[in-house]
Amino acid sequence: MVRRTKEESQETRRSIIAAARDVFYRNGVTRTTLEQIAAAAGVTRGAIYWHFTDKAELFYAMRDEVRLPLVDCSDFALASGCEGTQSPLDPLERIEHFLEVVVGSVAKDEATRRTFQIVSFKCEYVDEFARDLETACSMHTDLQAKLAVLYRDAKRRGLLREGLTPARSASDTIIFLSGLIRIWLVDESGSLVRRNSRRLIADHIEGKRAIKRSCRAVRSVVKRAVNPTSAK
Amino acid sequence: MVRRTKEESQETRRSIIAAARDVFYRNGVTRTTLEQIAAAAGVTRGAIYWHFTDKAELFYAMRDEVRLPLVDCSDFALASGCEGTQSPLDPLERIEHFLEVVVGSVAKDEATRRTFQIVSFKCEYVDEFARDLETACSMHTDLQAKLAVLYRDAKRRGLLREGLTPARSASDTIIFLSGLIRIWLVDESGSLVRRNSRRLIADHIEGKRAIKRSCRAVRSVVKRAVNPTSAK
DNA sequence: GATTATACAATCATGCATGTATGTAAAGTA
DNA sequence: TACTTTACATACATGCATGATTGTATAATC
Repeated sequence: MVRRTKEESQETRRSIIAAARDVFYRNGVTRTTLEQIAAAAGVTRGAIYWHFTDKAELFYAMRDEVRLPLVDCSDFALASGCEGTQSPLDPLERIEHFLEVVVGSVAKDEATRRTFQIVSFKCEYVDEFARDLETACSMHTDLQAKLAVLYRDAKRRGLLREGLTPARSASDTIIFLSGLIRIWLVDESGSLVRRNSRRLIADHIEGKRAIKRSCRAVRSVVKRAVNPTSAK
Repeated sequence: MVRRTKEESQETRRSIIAAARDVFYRNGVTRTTLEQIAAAAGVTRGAIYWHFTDKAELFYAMRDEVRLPLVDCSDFALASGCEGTQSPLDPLERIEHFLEVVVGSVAKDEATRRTFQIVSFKCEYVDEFARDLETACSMHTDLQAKLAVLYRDAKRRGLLREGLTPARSASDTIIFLSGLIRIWLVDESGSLVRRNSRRLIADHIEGKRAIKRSCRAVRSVVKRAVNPTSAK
């Protein structure tokens, strides 16, 4: 019952990670013992120490298992348009799509959701983990820059509402995403945001858009009543 | 060096709480030992066990020392207008003022800021602490209801932008506040939001407002070119 | 002024998580 | 077939946080 083949060994490794995610979620990262993870995975602590040097490395492996694919797919969503659609999206629609992709991945995949709940509410960012807060902050800065590019493009096209700057709009979207995911995760009942996340995202983007329907209606009135040039 | 007067005893208690806040921030709640807190407060563990039954009670005392005053003052800001001002604020201005009060209290008071950083990034919500997430969620629901009342009032007065519902606007503001504080806390450099929090708050509220300047300009054109009724 | 309750300090016993060291059976290799 | 390496399991030593107990000097009370 020892010396599995390499494939079986990798399966053991994955089962350890899955067990770690479960126990981390229930007991918190600090309070979980490797013994508990081993028991949940059906192995002994020796197996864990074989695959990972310590609990921190196991934690990072568990987190990156869902984070790396997510940043890839969200970056893709931000850079390109909607995958299945041939019609190119305008910058604001791209941001909206990006937000939906991120929230959707948390909503659909349980491992992703659990991992987010762990890193949000079941983890203490001290000592070596304190660096993670800094990297999270620099990731925010990076994302802010990428969003600002899109908002700047939107402004050039006249899509951005008057009075908004691309930089502040990008910060606001980061704030929105951060808050949305946080409330989404904490609100198990779903009454606050889970059921309306699409509408909330749409509202957020709509609030950035220059021309509202009410204005559009007014404009059409202007167009018809006055002349085409005054409407522009 | 023992048996201080009651006042001195209360001062010892406060110094223990202050020391706990420092050490909780540095080491995280789980990893801090009562010995460390005692050393930081200049007492022994016996003193801590005298004032608090265990670490959990000390933690709650530390948290409530800043949270209870904050919810009081934010509730007041939400219910009434600006304190020093006699001019009544409209519903959206009240919400804006409320957001500024909350963010301002975190920005100004170091104890408040540290406490928020602890409960956000240096605490694991498991076991008995798991209830705190539920209470935080119900506090969100309460706040959402209060904000919805104000947004509903705004809608009655025609201040709310077309296409927005009071309920979703309230959820959006909670999302905004949650995200703003989170980013504010994590971004020590302040480049992302700390320097622009007032503008970001103003933008958030402005995005809820029915009449933009651009629309107003169009409306004035309509008023002058067509007739007063078509502008309404 | 004697007694009692208070506000801690100091010591001790227990349990438990960690890391490491060793054992071992199967798979790979020659 | 001999041996080596892999992939774990088992056992052990260490440290350390907790909680309880005991000690004690002072304030409060009478």
